[in-house]
Amino acid sequence: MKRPTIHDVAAAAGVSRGTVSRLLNGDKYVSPAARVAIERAISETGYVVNRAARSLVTQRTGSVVMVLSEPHEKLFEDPNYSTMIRVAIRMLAERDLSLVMMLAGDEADRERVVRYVRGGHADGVLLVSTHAGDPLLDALRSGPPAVSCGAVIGRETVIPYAAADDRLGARQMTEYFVGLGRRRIAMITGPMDTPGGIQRLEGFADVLGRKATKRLIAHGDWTQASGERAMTELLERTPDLDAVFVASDLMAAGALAALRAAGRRVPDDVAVGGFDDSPVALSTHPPLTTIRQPLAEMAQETLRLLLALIDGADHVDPVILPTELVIRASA
Amino acid sequence: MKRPTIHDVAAAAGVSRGTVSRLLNGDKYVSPAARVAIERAISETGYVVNRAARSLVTQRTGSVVMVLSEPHEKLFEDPNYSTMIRVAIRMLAERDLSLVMMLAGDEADRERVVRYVRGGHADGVLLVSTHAGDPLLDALRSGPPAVSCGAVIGRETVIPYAAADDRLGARQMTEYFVGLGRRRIAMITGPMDTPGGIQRLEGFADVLGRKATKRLIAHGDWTQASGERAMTELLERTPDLDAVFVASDLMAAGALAALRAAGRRVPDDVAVGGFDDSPVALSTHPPLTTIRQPLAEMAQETLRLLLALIDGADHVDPVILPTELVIRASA
DNA sequence: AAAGCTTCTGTGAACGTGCACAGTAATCTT
DNA sequence: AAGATTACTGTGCACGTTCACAGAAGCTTT
Repeated sequence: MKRPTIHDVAAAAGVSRGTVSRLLNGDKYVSPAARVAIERAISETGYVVNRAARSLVTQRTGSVVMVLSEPHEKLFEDPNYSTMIRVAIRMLAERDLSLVMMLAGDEADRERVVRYVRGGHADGVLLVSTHAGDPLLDALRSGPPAVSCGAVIGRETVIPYAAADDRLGARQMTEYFVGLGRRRIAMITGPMDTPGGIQRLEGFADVLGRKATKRLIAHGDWTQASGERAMTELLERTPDLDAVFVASDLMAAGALAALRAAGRRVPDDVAVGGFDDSPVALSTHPPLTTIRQPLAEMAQETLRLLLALIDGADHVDPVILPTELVIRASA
Repeated sequence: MKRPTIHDVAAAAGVSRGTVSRLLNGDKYVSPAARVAIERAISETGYVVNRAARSLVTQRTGSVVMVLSEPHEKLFEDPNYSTMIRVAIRMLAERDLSLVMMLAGDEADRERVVRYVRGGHADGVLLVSTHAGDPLLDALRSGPPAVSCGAVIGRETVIPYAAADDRLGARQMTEYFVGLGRRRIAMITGPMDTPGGIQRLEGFADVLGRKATKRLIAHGDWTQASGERAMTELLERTPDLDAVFVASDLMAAGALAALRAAGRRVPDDVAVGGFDDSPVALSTHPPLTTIRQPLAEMAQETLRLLLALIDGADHVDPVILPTELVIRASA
């Protein structure tokens, strides 16, 4: 049994294709009589427009592609993705756009994404956790509009984005430690080729100035294991530290394990602060004091930017959203 | 500047559209000379096939839709989704299929999904965490093939699926408790309208038989908060329990908090076992003894089933994969 | 009464592809 | 040598939609 076409609807309603098409596309010139006849015909026949046929003539696809740039192994360790996906689906659905997911973990993936996008298969591109200098950025320069959730600045390409104010968040946590009277405050950063890695360290340094010496800083790669490693390293290097700001909750969970292994009490001996306010912050012991990123708003703003560009805006400004200190038991 | 079409490629290679089309679609009748000429023309022009045009004639869309049936709030609390999404993207990409994401949290969403699928916009449907009796199941009966990750049995509709052997997993944990010499073993189940909720309780009862009394069983809804609540309830009801099997790690994390609040030591006073082996199992204190589900294989098998059906198989058998006991510090 | 709007409708072409079919040349079989 | 098979190529049509255009009918203005 064939699917009904616009012809069938037109025949059932006693009008022509054109009129049905006008109704479907919100054109104003449709008489009330035709309108009700067509609407009845649509529901009777169970007609659904054929997107392929529409695409062919409109040169639009009705879909947006979300590109996840994380290497495969650690994909989705981060709960940000979940929020992003959920918000994207919702906001796109309102505009009758669908969300296509692609990976860009290795070179072959990236090539596939470029082919897909340049092939005109998407009306917009949603970048997530793209690293600075990712070759994808240049490749995507021409083509449909692209935005990023989280800051991203390529070589020459600047992509509009919505992000949390990482630097502010780091300042908030560091100032909180200072206010608690902690004297030797260390930090575990993220990778220094990510905005979060760089800017959270900047905020830390903003507050501590010259006191933020190299001995107090260790680097991780966002994973729990790397947090544990970095904490062990810091304890060896600076045994008398009394606070540590960890650039992500997951790494902070690792740091807590290392502190426990070393026999330090948290927060009595060492205050620990995380970043993200991810679910894991609640299941550590003690629960983590952390910096909340407005994940949902970041996702919403990112989509707002993209939709504006799709609608033809020729320029949009990046959006930077404030973070918030969440005090729990670890500091 | 217009995108090159198959005409342009044909002209550049000095052959006809038909020959280019044959090469593109893997038809064997293409001469070596034509082959190289066309391949060069393709890379020179940067040609990418127009999927909309192809869809129009083949009646295939080149995409598979993944339907997430979780209510919005708690969407993605569960790390299963991440694995599923990642595996799906990978395996579909190999076949040049793309992954479209949709939500089916409320009635409006569900209607949208049905319209989308019945409208012929997907070659296959990937159901995730669909509840028994979901109206979506009946609506999807006709149309492209659908499979589920995790068991799902509707009223009349039976959908092929790949799932972990929940019942076996529950038996493994319960037997482990018995082997440890625990005498009063309680359980916190998941919602009783989900396969995981039902089957994990069945496995528990398989081992304990008549000893699995109502007093030893409490129900949660997979959330951490519900685990805490259920544990508190159990402690009031049966203060002398010495072990508890919790049907998910996240709920187990909640249970641990309740036990700590009640002053019980884990595992000395009460042994705790989780289910899932999710990341949270590592960040609890003590780390959780749990049941590992072969998430990646489940996802792979689910996709294998779907691809087989898309390729025309008229029947596939469900796949049930064994679970594994992972011993850590909580029991 | 003619001309000009406004509101609405139908029609033909075009979008880019795959497929059935017809056709050609070369090779193999009898 | 004639026919049959194999290997390859080109052409016309169909897929279902939107859009530009032409035109009809009713109303208002000149």
